[in-house]
Amino acid sequence: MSNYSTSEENYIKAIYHLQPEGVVTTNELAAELNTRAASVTGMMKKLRSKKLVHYESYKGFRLTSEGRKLALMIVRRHRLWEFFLAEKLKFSWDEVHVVAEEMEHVSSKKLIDKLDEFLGFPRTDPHGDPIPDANGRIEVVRSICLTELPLNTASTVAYVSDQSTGMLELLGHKKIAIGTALEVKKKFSFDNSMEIRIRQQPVTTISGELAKNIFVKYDE
Amino acid sequence: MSNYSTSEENYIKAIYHLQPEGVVTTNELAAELNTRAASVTGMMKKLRSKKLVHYESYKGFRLTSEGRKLALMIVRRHRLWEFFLAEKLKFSWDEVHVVAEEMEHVSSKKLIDKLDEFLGFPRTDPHGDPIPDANGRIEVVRSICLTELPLNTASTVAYVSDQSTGMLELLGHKKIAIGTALEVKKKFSFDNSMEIRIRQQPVTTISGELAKNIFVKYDE
DNA sequence: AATTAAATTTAGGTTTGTCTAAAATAAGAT
DNA sequence: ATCTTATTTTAGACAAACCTAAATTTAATT
Ligand SMILES: [Mn+2]
Ligand SMILES: [Mn+2]
Ligand SMILES: [Mn+2]
Ligand SMILES: [Mn+2]
Repeated sequence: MSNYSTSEENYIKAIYHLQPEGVVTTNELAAELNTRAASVTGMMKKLRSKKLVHYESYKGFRLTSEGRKLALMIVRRHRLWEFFLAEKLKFSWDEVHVVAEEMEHVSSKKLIDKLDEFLGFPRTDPHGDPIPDANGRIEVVRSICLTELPLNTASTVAYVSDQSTGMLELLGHKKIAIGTALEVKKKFSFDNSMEIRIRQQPVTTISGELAKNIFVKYDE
Repeated sequence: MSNYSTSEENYIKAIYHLQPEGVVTTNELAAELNTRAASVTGMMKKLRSKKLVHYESYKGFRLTSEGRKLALMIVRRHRLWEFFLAEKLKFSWDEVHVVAEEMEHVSSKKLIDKLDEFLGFPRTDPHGDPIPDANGRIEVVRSICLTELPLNTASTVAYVSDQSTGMLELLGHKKIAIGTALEVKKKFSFDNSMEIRIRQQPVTTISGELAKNIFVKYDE
């Protein structure tokens, strides 16, 4: 039944990331994967024959439910390994992705389910992205941008959209991570900078640029 | 410098297992890898050009010191993952190999060294085979066959040469595993069966066939 | 409706790793 | 020394994934 090549899996995952349900175009996918449009067309024919995508010439493609299921399994593997690397092996935030990119293709279902159990069934990866469960169910993370958060409202950092090294460094310095509880005390419209309070600590100022990339959810 | 394909790595590891230092022939390697002699010849030319093997037509091949170093790194990865699977994810003895066969090709050096640390620098894998350290140094396991062990001599199971499922089942039933302390109480020359005592338990009988596959080292 | 530009597909190659069948070589037996 | 056989290498093909360049289709503009 199943058993797909690394390449096929990378294509399926990329389609999922661009559009879990909707239509993706050849050039979009080529850009995402750092490959050429011609290569994408070839692969789409193959994935169509394997019933993983719907595809008609010149009309783009979207995942079949089969394809989406596979994508979710790959995402699951990727994020569980990221969690393992960060939590157990003490890799830093920006290092986990590259390694997980390779590990996600080790295909043993039992391996992944046992890993999940070993890790204590984590809900999100180190970047705050939700981890699909063994059946491919994935939580919809209801998060809003820090710039939208009302003043003096208890919230928790859920997700960071820019996952570059520079971002990591800055967040580390400001002591902000996934799960950090904070509230916004003051906003300055001039430059969109804001003052925030992290737990009981004295307020700090962060730039509008930074705030734009931080997503939080309301505390229950 | 380094970065070898899965196929190249599997060839290098197979050569190492057949002959860490000595000469390996084309057909031997083809048999080991379930491939054809012609494919082996092709790969040997490639590995020669990468200075991983010494190779002259019709004369077989052996690993260069570079090749041996690579082999040891692959063996290191393989056995550390086997240990991880058995120890942390509770895989049984006979399941770990197939999965590790895939995981051994994830190439991050940092990953492996951190994994080693996380696991507490284990000396041997679940089958009793020694794990090379980060510099490729590997312990020479000084073990003798259980059939050679003198009577009433304290010893510890170090290694099992047959690693099949049937063997695992039998060993499980007899409560024998790597690290089990035992001594031989009586040998019967008629069928080479023997009575052994595991720690304080009552003696059990094992067949000559089984004893032949168990290797022990003297307790210090 | 005709022209042009952008997106996509097709055509034709390359690389890696595999295979089968044929040719070449080495080594043992007469 | 020649024959025979087993081993190894070469030759030629194939599949998977990729590439570039050319052709085609779609969509937007005059
Ligand atoms: Mn990947
Ligand atoms: Mn992630
Ligand atoms: Mn392998
Ligand atoms: Mn082993």
